[in-house]
Amino acid sequence: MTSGATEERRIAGRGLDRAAVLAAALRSIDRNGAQRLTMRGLGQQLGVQAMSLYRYVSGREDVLEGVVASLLDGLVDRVDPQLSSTWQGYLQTLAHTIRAVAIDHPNAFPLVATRHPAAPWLRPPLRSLEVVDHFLVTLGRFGFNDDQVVQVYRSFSSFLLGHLLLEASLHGGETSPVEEPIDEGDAHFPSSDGTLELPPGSEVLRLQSKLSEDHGHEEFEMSLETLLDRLELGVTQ
Amino acid sequence: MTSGATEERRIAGRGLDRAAVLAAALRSIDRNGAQRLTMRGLGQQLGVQAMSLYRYVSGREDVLEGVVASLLDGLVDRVDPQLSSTWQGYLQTLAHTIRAVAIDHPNAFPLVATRHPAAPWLRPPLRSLEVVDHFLVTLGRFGFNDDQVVQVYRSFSSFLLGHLLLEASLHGGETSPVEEPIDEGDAHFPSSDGTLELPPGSEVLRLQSKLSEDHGHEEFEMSLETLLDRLELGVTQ
DNA sequence: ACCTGAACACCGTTCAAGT
DNA sequence: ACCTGAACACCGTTCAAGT
Repeated sequence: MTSGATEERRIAGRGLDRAAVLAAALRSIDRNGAQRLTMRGLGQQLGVQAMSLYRYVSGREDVLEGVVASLLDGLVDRVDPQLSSTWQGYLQTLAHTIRAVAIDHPNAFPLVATRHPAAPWLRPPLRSLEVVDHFLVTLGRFGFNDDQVVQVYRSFSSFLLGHLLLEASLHGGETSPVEEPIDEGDAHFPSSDGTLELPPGSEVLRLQSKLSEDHGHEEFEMSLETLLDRLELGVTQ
Repeated sequence: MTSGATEERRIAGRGLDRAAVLAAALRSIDRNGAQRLTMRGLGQQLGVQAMSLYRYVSGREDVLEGVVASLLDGLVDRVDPQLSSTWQGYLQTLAHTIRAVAIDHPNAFPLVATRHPAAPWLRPPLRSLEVVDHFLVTLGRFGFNDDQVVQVYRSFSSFLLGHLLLEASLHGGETSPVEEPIDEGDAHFPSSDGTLELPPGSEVLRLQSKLSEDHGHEEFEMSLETLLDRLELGVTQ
């Protein structure tokens, strides 16, 4: 071990920087959800007092925004270049890449999906200038004109948002505190084990098991195919 | 004024009850967003101390869940019975009824869309036993079999979630505090007036005005038509 | 340069006490 | 029955002070 290396480590202190703070925040959100992320807890997780974090982030809001950015960062480098030789293939690999984020971070994805977009042209879940620009440029190269590019961008983002947020909210939710609403006649009745008690004879009760099946993957693939088919018609007609 | 009426008013006290608390909470969320809803502020709005609210709600979480329920409450009575004579018409009027909720309460709709569903068969934004049951029963009456009903339910909810949350997040957002992230080279650059500064030459910059147009209504109508067409094919084939 | 102690102005929630 | 004062255990954030 050279004294240079030691020096380097000592200069770096605990090695704390913005990326490390955001990484720790993401881990915490993955475990407990964004609601339970506190600056004090985040500091503790990094072996430091909460106040130290303000050297790297401007506050809790900046942490959350930074986590969103870190999830989308470098996303365009993860799309499959092989598949990107057609616009259909590009949209497919891009969709799958973003879906991977939602599946890997179901508790963080709602942030990507619902935080107020910084600009109207940053439609969730494509909340990244880098991603949106790549999208627009790529479709333009495939021969879409401006109106078509924008139209595809709109349908594509709505499609992703609906499917991925739904999938994330079914997967996520972790150990949510079982809350008993105060009894008020017509409310639904969460029973003591946290599951909803269904009124006898209701259609939901009869179809309960079928409704509870998880077909996230097939649903996504089928709807993506349908979207591409529809776009294809819109382009060639 | 009879002494009976006075008595009645006095017995009712400030007329506080669960519905009044939830209504005040919704008004507050409409103005300031759910994040800024506090029990203390809610009490103040009702002329009462925060602790008094705990007589009607079990806590802040219960308030938020109650607001969601109140938004969806009685929704099935607001669908147009004329249009409900065909399943296509039913899905259309139901979709429009739910869209009205999203448009009227853009700051509250993210709650409907993203709070962890109480059960896997309560897919956001259809987070209400009443609505889902009505949906399943009605489609069954129109001749869909169990598998078809469930499939339609899945596509319909994904469609609504994607379009309405996107529309709500563009409309909502109110007076968000302008947050400056700490400078870190590769981040995007929010300029002093809160708008994002676009890199020169980027495709987003060139298409900025087209991307910023609001076509929420047409988009919704067109995608709804497309969905219905697709379902029609799935049913008759 | 990096971290912290102390402090400020808040939170949600409980509970015994008031009327 | 309905409301509250006081208290507890937290928050995010600032800033002067330490090393």
